[in-house]
Amino acid sequence: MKLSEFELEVMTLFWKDKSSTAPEIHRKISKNKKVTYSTVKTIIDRLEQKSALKRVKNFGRTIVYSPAVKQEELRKPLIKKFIDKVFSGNPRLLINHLLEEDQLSKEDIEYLKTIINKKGK
Amino acid sequence: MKLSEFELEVMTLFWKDKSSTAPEIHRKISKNKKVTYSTVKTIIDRLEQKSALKRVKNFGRTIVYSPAVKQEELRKPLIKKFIDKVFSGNPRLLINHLLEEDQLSKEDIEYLKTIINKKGK
DNA sequence: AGTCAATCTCTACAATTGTCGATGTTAAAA
DNA sequence: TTTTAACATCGACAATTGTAGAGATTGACT
Repeated sequence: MKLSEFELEVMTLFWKDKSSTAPEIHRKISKNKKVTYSTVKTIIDRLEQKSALKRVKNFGRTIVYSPAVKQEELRKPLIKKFIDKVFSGNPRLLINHLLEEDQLSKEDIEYLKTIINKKGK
Repeated sequence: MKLSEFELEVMTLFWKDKSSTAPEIHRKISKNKKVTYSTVKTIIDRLEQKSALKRVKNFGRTIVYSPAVKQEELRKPLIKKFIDKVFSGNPRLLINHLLEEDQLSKEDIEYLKTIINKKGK
């Protein structure tokens, strides 16, 4: 399954909330950028067509959708593709970048230390 | 600067080799997937238009191109966008994924241990 | 010098993507 | 029960993207 940028953004919201409605998603997205309800609904329609979302019930005439695919399902290939494209296929470069470019907070680094040590033995 | 999937793939090859020609890039890409020379050249033309590549000289009538932007310039925003879209903005999840899903080799993990410890203190 | 194979240039086109308006429909408010 | 505000449906459109063929040009070989 191939999702566009915007489609993925919308799916992320659905994954977070388990299920939601078009108006609700529109409200959330509107906080960051200005798009009309129509635009958001179109994306949701396309996600339904791609079988990434399914209708689960209605509140009145408002449709409630849920993810029909798991976030994890899509992640793995996306990570690989990302590393291939942006880091020439070398995950080490990604890690380096995360550590060097202050993308990680102190807590993230502590966390990383913990799991890396558990992992290593 | 916004590059498409394919454009980024081509740029990656140019970054790796510092400079190259359309036929050469075509040969390399052909190893993985079947695309015509025309297609590859079109992508290169578009990269030139976007000022991501520049012509540096000619071998006979074959044009030699070089990157006009640095890979690092494009990475940072891409990483952020990637984490936002695929990991709901939480870099920890990415790290987790890298460690859990066997995306990293033993050596990668050793390497990571080294730098993480240097980093922490 | 003439031919040819490689390369460039130009043009095209379908699919995807982001974007939205117009129009239908109905739950809920008056 | 009539009105109306929310939602849904449908269709549209321009920009981007992946894809490639046609035709021009030229370096290299005979």
